[in-house]
Amino acid sequence: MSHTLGIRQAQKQKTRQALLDAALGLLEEQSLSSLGLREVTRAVGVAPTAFYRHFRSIADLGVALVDEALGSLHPMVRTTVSAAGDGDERIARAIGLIARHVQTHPAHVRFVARERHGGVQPVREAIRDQLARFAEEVKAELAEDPEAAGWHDDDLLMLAHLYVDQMISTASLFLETLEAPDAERERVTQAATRRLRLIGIGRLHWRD
Amino acid sequence: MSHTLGIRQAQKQKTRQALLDAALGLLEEQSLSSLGLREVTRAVGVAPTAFYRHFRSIADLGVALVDEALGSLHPMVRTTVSAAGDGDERIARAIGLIARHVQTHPAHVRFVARERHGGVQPVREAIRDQLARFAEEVKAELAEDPEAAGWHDDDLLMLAHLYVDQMISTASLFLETLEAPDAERERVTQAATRRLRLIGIGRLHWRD
DNA sequence: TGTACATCAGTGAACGCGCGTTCACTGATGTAC
DNA sequence: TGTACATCAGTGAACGCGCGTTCACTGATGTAC
Repeated sequence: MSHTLGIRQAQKQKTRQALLDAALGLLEEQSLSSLGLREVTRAVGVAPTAFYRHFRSIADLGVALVDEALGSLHPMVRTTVSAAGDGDERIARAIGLIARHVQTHPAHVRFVARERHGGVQPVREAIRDQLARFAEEVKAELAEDPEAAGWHDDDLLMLAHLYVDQMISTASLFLETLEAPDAERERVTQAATRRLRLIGIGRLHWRD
Repeated sequence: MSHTLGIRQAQKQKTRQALLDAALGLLEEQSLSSLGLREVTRAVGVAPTAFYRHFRSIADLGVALVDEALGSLHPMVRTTVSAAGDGDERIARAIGLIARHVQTHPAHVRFVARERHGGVQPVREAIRDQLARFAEEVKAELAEDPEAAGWHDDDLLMLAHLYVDQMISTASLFLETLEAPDAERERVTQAATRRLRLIGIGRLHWRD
């Protein structure tokens, strides 16, 4: 038995989403800690006071943006990391995923990269928690791998964090090539591939 | 023949430095893009208009902070990377250097981590340029190493960037342990050591 | 189905406040003779 | 060394403006009967 939202609830959701979208747009050229509530409502076309029907503060909206940006990414990461294939295939697939995600969601990627170390504590914490979840998930996938035999849990988690860091670093590099010619993107792809390859080699020879 | 600064010049320098110091302090809890000119002058105890005698804008002050934070670090990095010793000794020395630098200059480190992807373009560019210089310097040191025989220039630069990224990532982790018990710092040291060790192993077996 | 009342998303006026920037200024420091 | 003028770091008043937040409100939607 499916439940349709009432007209009122549906309209409220729509306004809330419009606020999130507008904020994300405005954040391409500034940080969350300088984003104004009136700026956001003006961009949406509602009264400033309407903001409070949806969020307590800009920081609160920021935390919602973190969920939007990273929350839905977990299944994608899991399947990408766990998929079969030899090392180079998996590397190419992971980098392809990142490149595509940056193309389709540049503002979300920029937001996370910017606010990860930004000036708004609750948002930093929300991002840190999400990234820790990614690392745990990557670790779980790595543990499935026969190559993981004999690895300590600590070392697997260290490796998982290293991979997560690389993903973000790579996404950030792709971001800078958004308006550049294809050749630039190709260079980033090459550099990221070699980084992951080197880490993979380190992994193969770890403790032997 | 040494040249003493005139009284006027000396006082001007002092005020300029006070503005930089005050800004750095205020930036512990916010981003550059929300830092106010009046906020900075108030913290120093000068009139708002005095600001313009030293900087065109807050962005301009930010670029000066980048130079202060990273400019003097080049010699330290060079000597640390080039110093003798086996792999583990060099890793321990590099991580010790980072830990000490974070302890003595936490605000500078936070500033760079925060504004590297922050909302102020000229500052982002200044940081990117400094980090590229570090990568070039690390690459030059790596090239001296006998292990570098047979490496392509591209691959050396990739490796250098990987090391620079690791330094920043490690510094950022140490930053979060500033008010934590020693055990936390020890955990970060361990994790960073293992990361560098894994990269070192990857380097040893690169293309063989 | 129709009616009477409750809910609540969004409004619009008002507030006090701090902002960045301008301008003419002051008075200590620097310089030319 | 002393004097007369130039420089210029820092001042303080003034400006127009946008900010976050409060409040009582409106009117469409929801609900009970």
